[in-house]
Amino acid sequence: MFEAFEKYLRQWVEISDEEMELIRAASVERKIRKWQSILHEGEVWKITCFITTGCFRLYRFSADGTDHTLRFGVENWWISDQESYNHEKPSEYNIEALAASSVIIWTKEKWEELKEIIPALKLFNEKLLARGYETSQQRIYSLISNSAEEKYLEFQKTYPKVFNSVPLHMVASYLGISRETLSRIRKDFTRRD
Amino acid sequence: MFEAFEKYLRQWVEISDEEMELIRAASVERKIRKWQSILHEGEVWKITCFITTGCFRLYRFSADGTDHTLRFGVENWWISDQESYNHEKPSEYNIEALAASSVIIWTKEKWEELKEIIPALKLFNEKLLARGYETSQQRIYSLISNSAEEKYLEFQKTYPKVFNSVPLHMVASYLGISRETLSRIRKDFTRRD
DNA sequence: CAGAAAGCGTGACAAATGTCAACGCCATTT
DNA sequence: AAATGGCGTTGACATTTGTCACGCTTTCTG
Repeated sequence: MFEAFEKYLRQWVEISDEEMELIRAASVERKIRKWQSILHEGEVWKITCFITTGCFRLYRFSADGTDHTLRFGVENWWISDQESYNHEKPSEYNIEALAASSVIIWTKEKWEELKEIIPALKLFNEKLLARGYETSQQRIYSLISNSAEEKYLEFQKTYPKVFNSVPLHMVASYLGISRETLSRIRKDFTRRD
Repeated sequence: MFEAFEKYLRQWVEISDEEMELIRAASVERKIRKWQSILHEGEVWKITCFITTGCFRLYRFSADGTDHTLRFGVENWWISDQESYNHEKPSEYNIEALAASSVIIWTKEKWEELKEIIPALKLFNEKLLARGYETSQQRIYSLISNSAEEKYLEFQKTYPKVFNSVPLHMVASYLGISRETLSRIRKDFTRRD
């Protein structure tokens, strides 16, 4: 399981075998059952978590009790609540597994230490954050400029893997539209093929 | 003008006088006229830019020719296209001054060099990016979960300074609603006071 | 295996929001 | 002072999207 992570990480930065061994030694592998939550609203997110298999979502409840999906995570992605992690404050979000999953985990303490010891890992972390920021920008642009149908098509095209592995009503909550609207858009679209 | 920046930066990290002098020596102060563009679609964003006075917006045209405001920048904020800066690729955005403004500018080359020389500046830059990411998350949540009226109220409350210094139709394009809808929401709201 | 729950689709209707056109106000220009 | 153009407002109407209700199918779960 760690091998997949090694391969992933080395696509981003150069890491020596010794360094990789340090990273491995500090990690813990864990299986997560379907529907299991790994972050509950009110808790502080104190780990760094890499998904080797399976699927997660980060979501939040609004005042009226409906839930809104901020982000999905699938194979070879990371899942976290950065705000809670950075400021060590209670999270307003929840993270749950949408399928039986495997993750690699580092405690915040160890991960921060590894970043100090291994410059390449720090660099990687910076690249990851930068990419996350860019992705957010693109999503914001999509949300303010696209119709429901356009958002649907773009999501399907940009994240086909995610699209095919999560329930439709969660995609709807990710796009900020109702599940019925999404269902109808999809019908129109498949009929046109 | 640089004094204001000094004060701002020292609220975030500790910088010695010598270090600050290095930062100052590498900087250029510039006045920007109202409506002047400092980034045009297709150009690469190669500077780091701090706003001392005035107001800017980052926007983009969609296929139908309408423009969408990604972000505003006012006093003591930064304005940039991170994606273009990071990857040195042609920007899809424009940045224009909404009022006569003053900025402090560093070339990418010098800014990157300063970050290497001054650890505190690198740390500051990381904090800034982290905060930007968190802000994006919150905006995404707002966009997928709030009605037009809620988005309006939240924006007004969170960024009163911005709200009061930019044209209404740009606020509308920032919130992803039409200017007419924004105008009506505002009317309803002021009548209730 | 049976019952329950979740997921998805769909019709009818309601509500929110967008579009188009016209108008007035105000700042700036001529 | 008149003309202009940008900005915001407003009415009428169209379109999009949401809500509610229901039913069918699949997937859990005891």
